[in-house]
Amino acid sequence: MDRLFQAFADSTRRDIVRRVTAREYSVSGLAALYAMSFAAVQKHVAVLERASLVTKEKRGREQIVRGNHEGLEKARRLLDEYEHIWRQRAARMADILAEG
Amino acid sequence: MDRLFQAFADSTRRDIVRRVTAREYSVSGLAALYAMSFAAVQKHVAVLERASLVTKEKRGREQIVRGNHEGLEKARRLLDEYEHIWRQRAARMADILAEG
DNA sequence: CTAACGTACAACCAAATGGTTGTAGATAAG
DNA sequence: CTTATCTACAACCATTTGGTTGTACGTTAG
Repeated sequence: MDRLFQAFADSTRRDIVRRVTAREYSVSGLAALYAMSFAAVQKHVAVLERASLVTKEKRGREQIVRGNHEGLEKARRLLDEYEHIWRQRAARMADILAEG
Repeated sequence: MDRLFQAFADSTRRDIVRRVTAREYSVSGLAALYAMSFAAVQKHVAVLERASLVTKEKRGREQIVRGNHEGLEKARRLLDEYEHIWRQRAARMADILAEG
């Protein structure tokens, strides 16, 4: 979870996730989009890969990056859980108000 | 957004969010729950506050911490957006398969 | 074959992070 | 009043993070 949310905590990485979710990119294809070195983008992709938000697949001399639904789902489930706790509390509050 | 996801990227902070979403705690009440100094917990709460995941309210000499739905909602909306992009891509893929 | 391209990885650097201890100020309790 | 409690904040430290440059290696193009 730490790695997962850490991965989202950077605007460049969120942008990469957004792009590779819509269609595939090579690492250099991604690197061309940002005002930073290839190596920096490479590191961002590695962070996303470790967080299961992205997968890499070698194709010839290129490395193809694609969105990975797994990480996204995991994050959503956690937020849903918190949302659930929130609604339970809201319901309890409503009960208390109804009693009083 | 950086601050928001950064705030989630620590298990202690996620636990604090979980707890204060269910009911209110003082800062020292929270500090008692973890094997770290009061100051450390205080910092975690500050991080959560800056991320709009928590609010603090002074009550006597205590500072009461409560969950703040705002940040949670914001994070959910972003993940929902990504989910939407994912489904669009899935739909496009299905179309292509249908054509071919 | 040779040159260019795409990638991997190491070394380095400044800044941020997560923790500590210590000091000081308000407020509550005895 | 005095003491204990709760909080704030500064200073410090080790580690991680986000970036850089440089080097090396496999793959494709000419």
